Amino acid sequence: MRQESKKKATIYDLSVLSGCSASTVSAVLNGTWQKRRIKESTAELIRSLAEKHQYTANLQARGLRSSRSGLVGLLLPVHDNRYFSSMAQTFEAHVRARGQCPIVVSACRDPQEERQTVETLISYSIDELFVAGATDPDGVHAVCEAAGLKHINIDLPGTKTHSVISDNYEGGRLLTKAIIRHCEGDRPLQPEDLYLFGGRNDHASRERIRGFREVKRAMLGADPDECIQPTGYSPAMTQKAFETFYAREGRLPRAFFINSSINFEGLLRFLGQHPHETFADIVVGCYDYDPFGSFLPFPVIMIRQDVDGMISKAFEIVDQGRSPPELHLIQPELVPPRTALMGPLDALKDID
Amino acid sequence: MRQESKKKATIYDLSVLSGCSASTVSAVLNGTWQKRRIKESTAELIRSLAEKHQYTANLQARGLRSSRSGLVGLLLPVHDNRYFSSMAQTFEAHVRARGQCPIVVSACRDPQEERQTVETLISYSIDELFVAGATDPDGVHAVCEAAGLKHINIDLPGTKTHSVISDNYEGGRLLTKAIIRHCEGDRPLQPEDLYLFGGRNDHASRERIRGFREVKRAMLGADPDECIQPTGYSPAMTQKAFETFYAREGRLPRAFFINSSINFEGLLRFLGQHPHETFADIVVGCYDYDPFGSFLPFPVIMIRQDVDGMISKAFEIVDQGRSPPELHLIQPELVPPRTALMGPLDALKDID
DNA sequence: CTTTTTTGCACAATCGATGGTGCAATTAAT
DNA sequence: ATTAATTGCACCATCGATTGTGCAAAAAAG
Repeated sequence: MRQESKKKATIYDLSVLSGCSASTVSAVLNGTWQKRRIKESTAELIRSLAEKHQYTANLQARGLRSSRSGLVGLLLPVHDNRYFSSMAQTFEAHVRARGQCPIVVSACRDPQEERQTVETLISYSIDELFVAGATDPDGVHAVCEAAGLKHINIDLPGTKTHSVISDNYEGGRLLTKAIIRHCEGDRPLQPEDLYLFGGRNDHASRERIRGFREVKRAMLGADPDECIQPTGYSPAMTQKAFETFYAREGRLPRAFFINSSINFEGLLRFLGQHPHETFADIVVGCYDYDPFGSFLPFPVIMIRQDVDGMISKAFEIVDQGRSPPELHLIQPELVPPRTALMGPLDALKDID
Repeated sequence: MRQESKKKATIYDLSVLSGCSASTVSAVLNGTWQKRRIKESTAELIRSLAEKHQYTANLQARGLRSSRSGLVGLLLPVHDNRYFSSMAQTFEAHVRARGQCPIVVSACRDPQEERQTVETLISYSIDELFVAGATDPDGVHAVCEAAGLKHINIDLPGTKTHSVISDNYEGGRLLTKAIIRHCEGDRPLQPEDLYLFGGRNDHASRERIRGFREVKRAMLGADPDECIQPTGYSPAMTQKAFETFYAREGRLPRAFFINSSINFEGLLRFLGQHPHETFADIVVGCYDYDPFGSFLPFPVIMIRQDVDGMISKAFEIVDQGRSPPELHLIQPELVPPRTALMGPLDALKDID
């Protein structure tokens, strides 16, 4: 009777079964049947057959014909990080809510990989692309542009299309102020007591550093260059920077600003190699939020970027269609030490 | 001259430009040209034209024709978590190495969502599916089976196809022993001093609990039921369990085993509501590894599951083709407190 | 009972690639 | 110089949907 469920049913199968033409079946099943003046009873018949035979449309075929796929892409630098993984989580929810299929890929902060990955996505005719934290957003833009693909930058801005990013300058100021204030109980903080580690020469790092230096100069009176240590985005390099400092000074700086949770992991590696006393009284600010990071044995002030705000804004802009590129700043949030915030997972129901 | 890069070049465009037939172009560009005895010079010509016009194959068309897509799916419960996001990271690297395109989606631990998501992936003719931590692996299996899709379970086993999972029983024993040993310096641990929080009625939780209870009974002499508190996989519920205990006892248990980092976040929320003293001398074991979690102000012993081992094994099995379902256990690793391990991100080069 | 309008649907081209088949031109064998 | 074998490629059906167009039957208008 039923075809062993081996091959999937197609509109042609249903066409035969129902005695209607394939185009009628197609129209009924994709919702355009009213426009095509298909009788309600015919539609009903076809729908029931589709149900019975577990018909599901072949989306590649549909995509080929209509040159749209229903896929929406998110390009991340990396998955393994709370900031980007919560972005993926939020992104998925938004895309699902629009009835499309989210597809999340990472490109390892490699410009070449970024472009190639996007090429691949384009080959699948994805409908829109969200480019998060790209190392070379304009390179990605060129690829998208050539294919007429709607896209938008998140987290790191490009110059060729809209970008929705965290207000890194304000966030940097906010965090720096909070660090300095947190130290006020102790003996006054000297300029060379406050360092910044991590980040590279990207827009986010530059802005954060700008905010950091400005606040530092204003509040501590000076802002020596050697206190800025951009180590790239790798735990290993960051660790090395701490080790170097420690080898020279025999201690860590009293307070420091860490550019991202990935760099923060470099600090952890350092800590793992040294006894507790080494960091008995440091104060750390981290431009990223990680719930576990917030409860470490020294004060950790964090910045949580408004991921949901950024993603929402990005969808808004993408939906509006083309317009001259703008930079949209989303305010981040300061998170005091020992704070466990809710996240995208809290939206999920936990069934049992 | 060049068509404004508006529409992408197709084999037909190249066919006209080269004076060859479309099938020849196709053969040259997909690598089957030798089999078709295309002249080297013809191939060369076509390749150069393809390059010049930036030809890239339309993968939907190819997929439609060949009913394969080059896509390999990973179905996760959630993204926003170090365990699963590192799995995504590792998975991507493996898939890329095979020249396919990874696509990672999450289904929120909802059986219905799981099946539907898989249906969607199938509609795109994905070639293989890795089902990680599914709430209803056998439900997913049925869907895959009906579509003839190769798939494999990871992290949580099903009964209908191969499963590669962490050895939760051994891991549970390992962790429980380590917790108890860690408490040995203090006054002897009583059975009611050691609790377990988190998890639900899934295979992983059951095995871990089994290991926990066995070791506890063996080492502490008893294993009262009330020390087992499966709270589901949500921070909120876990927090509630801690609050309840605390309201009743005025303190936390001396030591406890937390079933996953997600449940651990419930502890963080609890901690955020209470002063430091409340947890001055607790000992925590967590069945998951999170680098930040490892450095909290109380001893945290963690289990790191061998994600790379699991993914590698899974690929091996998928490649072998069908055989009667088996359960493959991968040994997890015990991580002592204050340990920052390397992760998948360390494989990335950090360019600047 | 015509003529017009509306209803309901079938036909066929198309999206871009793949792969089986067949055939002319070239080369080798006899 | 024939015949046989090989080379090199073109032709065409096909994958499963979408969509513009056309036309017969039914209903409404005159």
